[in-house]
Amino acid sequence: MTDSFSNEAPVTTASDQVFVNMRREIVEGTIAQGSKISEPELAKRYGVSRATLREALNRLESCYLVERKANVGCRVVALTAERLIEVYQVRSSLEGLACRLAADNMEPDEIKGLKQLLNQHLQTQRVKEGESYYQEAGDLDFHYRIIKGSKNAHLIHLLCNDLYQLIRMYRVQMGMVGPRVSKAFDEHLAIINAIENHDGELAEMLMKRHISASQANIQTKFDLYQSE
Amino acid sequence: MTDSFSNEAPVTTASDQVFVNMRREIVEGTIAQGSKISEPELAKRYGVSRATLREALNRLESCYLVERKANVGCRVVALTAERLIEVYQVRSSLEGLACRLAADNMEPDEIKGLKQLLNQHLQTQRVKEGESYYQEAGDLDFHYRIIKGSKNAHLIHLLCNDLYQLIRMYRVQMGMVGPRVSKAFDEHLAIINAIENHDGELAEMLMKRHISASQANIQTKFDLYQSE
DNA sequence: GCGATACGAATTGTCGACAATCTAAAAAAT
DNA sequence: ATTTTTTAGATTGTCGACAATTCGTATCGC
Repeated sequence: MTDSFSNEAPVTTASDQVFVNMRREIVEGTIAQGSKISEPELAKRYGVSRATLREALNRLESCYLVERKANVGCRVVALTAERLIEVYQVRSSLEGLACRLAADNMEPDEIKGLKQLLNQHLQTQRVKEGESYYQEAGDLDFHYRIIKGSKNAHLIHLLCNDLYQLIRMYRVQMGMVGPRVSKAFDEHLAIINAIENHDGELAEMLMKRHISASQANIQTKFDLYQSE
Repeated sequence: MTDSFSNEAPVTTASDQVFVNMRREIVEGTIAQGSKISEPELAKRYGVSRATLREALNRLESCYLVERKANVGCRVVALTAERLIEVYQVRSSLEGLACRLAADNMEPDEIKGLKQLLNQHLQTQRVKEGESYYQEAGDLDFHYRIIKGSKNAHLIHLLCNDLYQLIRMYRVQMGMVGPRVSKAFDEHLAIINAIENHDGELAEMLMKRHISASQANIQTKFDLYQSE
């Protein structure tokens, strides 16, 4: 999947490229969750020096994809049920806030664009039932636009740059593809309406509920995999 | 001020020391807000190589104390009124969540310790009216304990390791010393009672209100300095 | 046989130097 | 005089090598 929803500055430096590549591989599971990261090995694999790789590792740590211990090393984050709950508690709170702020701060044309996205989303869903690609990207885009609509730079950074990669990692590796689409569509619609009416309180509540439903959905898959 | 409220792993490596030192200097204003950071200069000043210093800079960026642009460099974060609002919106949301969780998850002895802290806080306040040191540290300790009481590791990290340094930076550099003590005391007491009664909803609301009051207080000072 | 200790290989932390990029002052052109 | 181009300086990004620490293994003692 191409990072069409890019928020970050264009990739220029070598450590940037390594960072973006490793991030994708971790999120998609190419680099296994919980696995230890060998600096010399990965440096060779990406064709850069260890200094460059370490720079990338630092950035990955900032967005919670790897954990580091002094004099011991790095490991990829482990996807546990406990952490899923913790992360979603935080996400629910922050994205609820973002949605409330968006109800006050989103421009009319931004709201209009959001509605168009949802329509487009609906049609795509009708045409290609099984196709999960667009669904995932579309859902992400929806959330991203609302978050940015909050106009709170700190909040945007926290959610889009840091937290969302970890959330994607759970969704991708739990195989969250294509389910819950019709239901999610209705929920998205209700949220847009609340934003359009500048009803921040309702928008926040709906978003929190929407995210809770998403969490419950992932949790189900999780328990499934766990009991195997 | 000694970091008695330490959450982080003990300082072992050289870049750790530089990180902790720079963090203190930035928070206290020894390194001016908004100022550009020269890597060669600071490396010499701390007696370490640039690689070590850059490691520390990365960590400082993670807790929002410096901002970095590729091929340009680092500058210390600038304390603007807009950012204050943004940060406090996030803080209010997250610490409200923490307080709600704490109402469910804090152990009886933790609650007991919190009450003792508050009593101690009250006495210290009576004895030394002008003394701001204990007040600041005490308030911090109060909030830290509740956050940890949430038992949500991700939330704890987000607040204690990342966000709080920036919040302290505003408080210290805006000269938030010793005001609002008696009022804050009552608010703290009400929060503890709600937690003790396991009333998460009320605890969250009270904490959010408490933080809003704190924000308004800082904002006042800010507008004062701004209009000079 | 079991535990503690000592050793060695491997990994991480740190350093100094070189290459790529940006910034700002000086020179050239209109 | 103003704008553009050039150029020199400084700063950041990257590299390979060395030092310090950790971890697994083997040896020693009981």
